[in-house]
Amino acid sequence: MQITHAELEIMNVLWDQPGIGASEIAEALKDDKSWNIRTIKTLVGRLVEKGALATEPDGRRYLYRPRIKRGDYQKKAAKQFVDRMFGGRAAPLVAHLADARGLSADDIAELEQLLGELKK
Amino acid sequence: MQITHAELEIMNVLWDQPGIGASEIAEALKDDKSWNIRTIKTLVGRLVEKGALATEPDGRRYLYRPRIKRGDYQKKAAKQFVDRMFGGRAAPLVAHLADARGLSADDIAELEQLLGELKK
DNA sequence: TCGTAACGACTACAAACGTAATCAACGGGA
DNA sequence: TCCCGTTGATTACGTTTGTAGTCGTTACGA
Repeated sequence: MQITHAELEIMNVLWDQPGIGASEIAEALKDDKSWNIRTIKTLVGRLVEKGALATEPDGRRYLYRPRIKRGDYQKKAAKQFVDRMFGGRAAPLVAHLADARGLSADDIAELEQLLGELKK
Repeated sequence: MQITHAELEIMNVLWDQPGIGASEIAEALKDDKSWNIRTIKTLVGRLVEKGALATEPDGRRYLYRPRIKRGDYQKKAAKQFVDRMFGGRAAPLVAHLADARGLSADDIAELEQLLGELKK
């Protein structure tokens, strides 16, 4: 089940606020994306078709919530990305992120702690 | 300039062996992808259009080589991925990779050394 | 010399994607 | 009561992507 870029925006909103309707999704996105409400409904419909969202009737409309956990999806996507882009090796990826100033001092500290745990 | 999944396979071959022709690309890919030579030529043509590949005449055919460095592309792609997927935070990405067994003991050691350098 | 294989250029075509419009039904305010 | 806005369902439509096929030309081997 493949989630596209546009669809991921919807999923991100619903991972933050599960159980809302299309208009609330539009509200949550209005500052970032200038999407017509129709567009959002199309994307939501496609996600329901794909099985990525569950629907729950709420009067005349539906409420939506993700059927997959954010963490699970992130993990799968991360693995696929590293495979495609770096032949499966994570270290070069981190090096690039660091180089692109994607890593703050806090990030580095966090990673150090993480590595400490991994060694155990 | 956007490179698609299929196109990236071509780029990976040419980053490893710059300056080869379409049939050599096909040869390099024959074990991994069962692509018709036409398919490869189409992808190469699109990459040339996009400016991702430079051409050099070699008799009746062309040789191709990347116009962008692998590292530069990887860096940009990594940043975009982390932004889209993790809101720009790299640490959760590394955590997921570790969890998905994407990190070997060697990887962890490599990352530790990398972090040591970054702290300086 | 003649045919065949390989090359680049151009064309094809269905599915996925991004971005919406139309339609029919319904519910709530004037 | 009547209209307007909102909702899901369905349809639209140009572009991108994956995966080739066709065509005209040319070089090489028999």
